[in-house]
Amino acid sequence: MATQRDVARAAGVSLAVVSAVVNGTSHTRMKESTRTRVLQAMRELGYQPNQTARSLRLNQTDMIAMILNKIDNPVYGPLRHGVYEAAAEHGATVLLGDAETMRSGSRFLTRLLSQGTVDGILIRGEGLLDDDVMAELRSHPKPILILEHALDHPWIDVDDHRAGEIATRFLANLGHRRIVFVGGSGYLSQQRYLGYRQAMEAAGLEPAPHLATGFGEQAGADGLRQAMQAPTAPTAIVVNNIMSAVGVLAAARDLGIAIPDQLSVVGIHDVDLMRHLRPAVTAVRMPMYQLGRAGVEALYDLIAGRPSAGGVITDPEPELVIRDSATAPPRLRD
Amino acid sequence: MATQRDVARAAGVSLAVVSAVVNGTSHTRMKESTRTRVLQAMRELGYQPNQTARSLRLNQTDMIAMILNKIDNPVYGPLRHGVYEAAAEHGATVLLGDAETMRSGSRFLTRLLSQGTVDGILIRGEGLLDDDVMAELRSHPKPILILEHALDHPWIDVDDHRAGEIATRFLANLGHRRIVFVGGSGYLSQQRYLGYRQAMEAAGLEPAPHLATGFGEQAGADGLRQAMQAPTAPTAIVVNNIMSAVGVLAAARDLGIAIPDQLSVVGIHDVDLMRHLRPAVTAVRMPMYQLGRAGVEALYDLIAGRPSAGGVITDPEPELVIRDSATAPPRLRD
DNA sequence: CTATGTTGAATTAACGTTACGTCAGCAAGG
DNA sequence: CCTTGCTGACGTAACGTTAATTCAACATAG
Repeated sequence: MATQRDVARAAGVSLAVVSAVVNGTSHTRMKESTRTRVLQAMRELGYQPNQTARSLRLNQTDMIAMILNKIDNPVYGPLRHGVYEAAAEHGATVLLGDAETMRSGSRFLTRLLSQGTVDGILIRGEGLLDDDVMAELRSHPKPILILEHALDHPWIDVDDHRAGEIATRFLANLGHRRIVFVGGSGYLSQQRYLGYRQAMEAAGLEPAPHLATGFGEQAGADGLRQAMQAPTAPTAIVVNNIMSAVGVLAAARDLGIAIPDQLSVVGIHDVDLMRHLRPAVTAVRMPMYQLGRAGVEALYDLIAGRPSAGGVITDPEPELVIRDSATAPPRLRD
Repeated sequence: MATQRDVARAAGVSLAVVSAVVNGTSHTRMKESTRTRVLQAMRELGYQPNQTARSLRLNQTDMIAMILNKIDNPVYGPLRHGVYEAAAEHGATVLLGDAETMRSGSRFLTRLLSQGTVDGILIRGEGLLDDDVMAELRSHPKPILILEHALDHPWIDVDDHRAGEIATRFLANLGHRRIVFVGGSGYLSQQRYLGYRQAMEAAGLEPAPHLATGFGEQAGADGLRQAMQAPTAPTAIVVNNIMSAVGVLAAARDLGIAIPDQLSVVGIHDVDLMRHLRPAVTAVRMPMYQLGRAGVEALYDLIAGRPSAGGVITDPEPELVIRDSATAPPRLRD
């Protein structure tokens, strides 16, 4: 590959001029004709700047890392989109990693920790990283931003509390009185559960205990089965994790429970898949795309040493997307 | 951050010795006591090697890029896994990009093209990259491996033809005579359709034309509706793309068609979601994890200048996962 | 006619690493 | 006693880029 030195030789100028042409530097001036000659030589030689040399010289790689706890979760699609887009606007590329593969001593982690690989790190799923890994990350000289509630780090997140509240209030307004909260574990679902409690109390209803069965399809199925074993079965469910809604639908079918006629379901988070399930699932859409964008902006604030605007994203708010899985409870429809 | 120079000073040795300790080089020898002293100094100073400088010196970044056409497609989960794992075994990290964001002039593409960013590139979804982008990629000095059938590039792929055949033969063996192939577009679905044709002809059945409605949930729904408009409705469907199966199930429900009683469905590719749909979807599992691993191995063959073992992966073969969406046709069950 | 500025460049010192070449000191062999 | 070989290191030139510094040539002002 051609280097700046080759271009300089071909154009009959010095290295400095080529560098100035490449970067549009104002410090080193030149005649327009010289610039043209250099550009011409660059084209002829097929010159491509060497990013590595640039990074070494500038101590900046124009690359940020994003670590997700469960990279396959479709709710992260828009998040990834927002991050990639905002990163591109900062002239940066994204190195994506899965928390599951980030065990201590893993290649990905070593790579992040060795200085000079990335300019900053975004993490979603801090709780899933073990303490060793977090300790190593903390010692990293480059800024780290957590994409969820965090205690001792700059963070930014969507409003999980409000999402739980919105889903629950919707069901309460439909006339449901026995509403349960199903699935989840960890800080995020705790926040959503608190939102659920708040809405229940505001409606003068008795909150049920958190049926924390975990994440994913199976968690939804397990949660529904548990809920149905109660002395008085619920007429509505708030599902902590949207993929758990798939499991709730499956378990309901297996148990002969008709949705929404016998049981209403509202999921937290929304993905395209929900439109295509039968019944289509009513869900609370979270501004994940905006979280991605805002996360990158906040990270670049940290990189630049500016004060970073973290906290809960309240604009836009979580938004209820009404489909077919929730309706008024049976007794009100008789 | 501490550099090798700092470590050398602290340990009272030269730069060369520190480098030798870091890399375990045999060229520069040293006493064990010296080695220990250097390691000690490294620990005390918190030395982390600078990957950028290393890359510049060695002209090798230990980073490979993977470009996927539809990064959100869950069938790519195991592929990604295989790639990340095999890459880690080669001491490399993966830079993941979406073909959709790879328009000409995009940041990600520029980054790949500027020399020195990655040691090689894996691409799945070549057809989705426009000609400009492919031309630019072709001019890249580092090797490129296509993870699907390709004409003028080294490639490796799973056996799509065989998958179409397996799905179709299974339905024919159940006794179905009117089987249609739904969804898809492009080379991959063409291969699967040819497998379908072969199985139909082997069973003495008349192949139906390819109902190419595209990818994803909606494509499945559209395909089913089209198929049902035929003078004699099919009793079974082979769905080109597994996510289209979701759409087929939804459209069937909307049209009042019972699955599997009135219509059997088999999808190509398999994802965990299929277990959790009702009915659970019978599908042909493709060795995507192995494709990922084999792809990385083949890419590293190219990087090392060795002849690369490309072509169709026949071990393991596509495997039928029987669930609840396919059964014998109605007339055979009467 | 000299001092001062401006234009348009060239030279060069880093950035942190790796690997080639060199070399002092010492032991053993002839 | 000289030669050879081995051990244990050191010095240094790159890798390709950027930016600070320097500088020649010429124009303009006093």
